[in-house]
This record gives sequence, C-alpha cells and structure tokens, in this order.
Amino acid sequence: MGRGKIEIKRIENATNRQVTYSKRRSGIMKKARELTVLCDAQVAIIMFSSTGKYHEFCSTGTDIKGIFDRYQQAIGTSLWIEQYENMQRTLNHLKDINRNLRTEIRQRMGEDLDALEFEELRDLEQNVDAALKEVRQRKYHVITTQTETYKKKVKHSQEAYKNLQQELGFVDNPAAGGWDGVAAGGWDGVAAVAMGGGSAADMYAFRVVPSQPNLHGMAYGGSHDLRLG
Amino acid sequence: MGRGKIEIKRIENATNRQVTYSKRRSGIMKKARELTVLCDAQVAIIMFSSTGKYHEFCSTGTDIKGIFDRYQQAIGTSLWIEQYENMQRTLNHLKDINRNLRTEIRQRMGEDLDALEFEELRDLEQNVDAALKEVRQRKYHVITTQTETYKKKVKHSQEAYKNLQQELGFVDNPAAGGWDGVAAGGWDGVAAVAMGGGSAADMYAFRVVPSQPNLHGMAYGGSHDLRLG
DNA sequence: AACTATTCATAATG
DNA sequence: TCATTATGAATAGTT
Repeated sequence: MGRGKIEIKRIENATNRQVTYSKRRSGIMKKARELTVLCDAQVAIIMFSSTGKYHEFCSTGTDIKGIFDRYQQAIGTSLWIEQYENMQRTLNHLKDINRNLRTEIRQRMGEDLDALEFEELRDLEQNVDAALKEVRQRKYHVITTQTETYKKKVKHSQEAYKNLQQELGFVDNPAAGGWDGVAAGGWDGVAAVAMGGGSAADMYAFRVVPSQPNLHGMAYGGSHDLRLG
Repeated sequence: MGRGKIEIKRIENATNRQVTYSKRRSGIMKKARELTVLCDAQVAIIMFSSTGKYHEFCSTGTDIKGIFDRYQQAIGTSLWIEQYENMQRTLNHLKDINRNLRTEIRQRMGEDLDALEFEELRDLEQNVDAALKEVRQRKYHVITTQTETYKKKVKHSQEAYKNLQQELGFVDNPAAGGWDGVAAGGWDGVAAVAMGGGSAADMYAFRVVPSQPNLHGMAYGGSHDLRLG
C-alpha cells in the first residue's frame, strides 16, 4: 500500500515515525470500530506513541475497566492480585494486632481473666500494681505543680492588692482578712482531697488518649469488639 | 476491499459474523504489531467475540499489566481506585485505632502520662486500682481452686497408699510419716507464698494474650511503635 | 481453508 | 498538519 512497499522495522526519522504512527493509529481504530459493529465484539485498545502520548479505543456499551474486569475473569486471575493480596494481608494482620491489643486492655482492666494461667495472672498483677504506683506518682506530681502555681498566683494577686491599697492611701492591715487565709495553706487542702482516691460517684469508665477519642470505635470499659471490613 | 463494499452494521448470519471476526481480528493484530515495530509504540488490545472467546495483543517488551499501569498513570487515576481507596481508608483507620490502643496500654502501664490532664489521671488511677483488685481476686480464686485440687489429689494418693499397705498386710501406722504432713496443710502454704506478691526477680514485663504472642509486634512493657505500611 | 475481485489503507509527495 | 494519489494490503464473497 502507499507509494511502494515498506519494510516492517523501526522508522528512524522521527517525523516520519510520528506521521506514520498517527495514520496507522487511526487506521487501527477505524478497523476496531468496524469490528465491534460488524461482529458484535468488545474491543479495548490502549496505545502509547514513542513520544509518550496515549490513545485509547473502547467499544460502545462498555468501558476500559469493564473489558479489563472481564479479561481478568477470562484468564482467571487479577493482574493486580499481588498488590491487592498484600494489602489484604496487612489488613488482616492489623486486625489481629488490634484484637490482641483490645484483649490486653481488657485484661489490664480486670476483665476476661479466665483464660489466664496462674503465672500470667501473677505477672499481670505485678504489672498493674507497678502501673498504679506510676500513675499515683504522676498525679501527685501534677497536683504539687498545680498547687505551687496557684500559690504563686495568689501571692501575686495579694501583692497587687496591697500595692493598690497603698497607692490609694489605705492603711495596710494584714489581719483584716482577704487573701491571707487561702495563701496560708488552702490549696494544700485541695491537693489533699484530690489525692484521696475516688468516691462512688467517681467510678465511671476511664477514658484517655486525648484529641481523638472516637478512633477507638468504642468506649473504654465497654465492649471491645469493633467490627471492620 | 473484498468482493464489493459492505455496510458497517452487525452481520446477522452467525457463521459469516464469526468468519469476519476471525479475519478482521487477525488483520488488526497484524496492524498493531506493525505499528509497534514501525513507530516504536506500546499497544495493548483485548478483544471478546460475540461468542465470548477472548484474544489479546501486546507489544513486545512489556505486558498487559505494564501498559495498563502506564495508562492509569497517564489518565491520572486508577480504574480500580474505588476498591483500592476503600481498602486504604480501612487500613489507615485500623492504624489509627492501633495507635490509640497502644497509647492506652502505655498509659495503663504508667507510661506517657505527661499528656494527661489531672482529671484523666484521676480516672486512670481509679480504673487501674479497680483492675488491680479484680486481678487479685481472680488470682486468689485460681489459687484456691488449685489448692483444693491438689488437696484432693493428695488425699486420693494417701488412701491408695493405705489401701495398698493393707492389701500387702502391713500394719496401718498413721504416725510413721508419709503423706500426712503435706495433707494437713502443706498446700495452703504454697498458696500463701503465691499470694505474697513478687520478688525482685519476678518483675519482668507482663505478657499475656495466649496462643498468638507475636501478633502484638512487640513485647509488653517494651516500645509500642510498630511500624506498618 | 484457499482464492480473487475489489475496496481500502497508506507511503510518498506537495 | 492537510490533501492528493499511486500502490500494495486487506478482505467479502465464493469455492
């Protein structure tokens, strides 16, 4: 065809190559379209030129994805099965880990202990005991720090008050009440109450991990069976 | 071409249709092969005949999957993006949950308490305290049960021993030692030791969740930063 | 499947 | 890129 036969090998002249690509591409596309109409066939074509431009053809009544899904069904496997299975594996692994994390939390809460051997129970007890000490220590630290902070605030306010009184010409009278009672030890009393453990009303479920409380998928102290997938 | 022009519409005669499909299919395949050689192009073709048979063409140096991956990159999206993204979302969600579960465990172990407010610390303390009581109670229950079991076993052994002695014609002499010392309360002593809390050597990390200990991805009491994905 | 008459695709050219 | 055209390739209908 054309003005003389040509050898089927790479066209070295880039311009000629591009022209030939364009002509033959449209030729193939036309043939493909005719085939789908004449023979009631489904055809999908994807082409990339040497310059990287892409063109596609797809028979009417479907799309590239549809034909490829059918193709994958025909050859009995997914071309992307490897990635997909990797992901599925990771997912299941994460689910298993999460399940075990939940179990550990439940056990640390004193639930579901029936499955534990005596040695495990003993270790758990020691671990929870040590944790309790840590938590108490930290709580005490926070209280102490907070108390100090408030004491300083009170002291500053007190001094500001005195300065104000002096500036306004009042007589400085420390025994007249005002802030002194609190400054003398009132906040230590607050600390003492806070340290004393909870009342019955305080016994609601523990709930921490700030900022994203709903990512657990459940309330602490409640059931841990988050269902996913 | 051919003996007379034909109208481009579905060929009703099934045999003709099949013959034409076969001829034109090979024509397109040949054209595609020529295009890839002449123009250094990448081409992928998938065809399904009206009878359901499939045929494919793919330029040398690559495969269907390669061309489709490139195609998806070219159009800037994945044809299977929906399934994939759903999975990715689930994965990230699981990771978030996982992270929070680990944080909660660390906090229940008395670590990473700096981020907690005073109220959270107080709740945590109460919760861990209550859990400790539960664990101790369970441990005591296990010990009691175990002790009873051993007591019974000892008693049975003792009686079997006595019966044996009688059968062999020996004189029954309770003061002669043997099992009686243990049966009188020796196992309660075991229980007492077990209840007494751990020695310094017992203070290794707590490790439960039986059957699949490695799914945590870390040792209890160690770092909780399992990296995934 | 093979064969041909005929149409079509396209290489070379402007 | 577009149009023209000579030429070989593709193929519809037939055997």
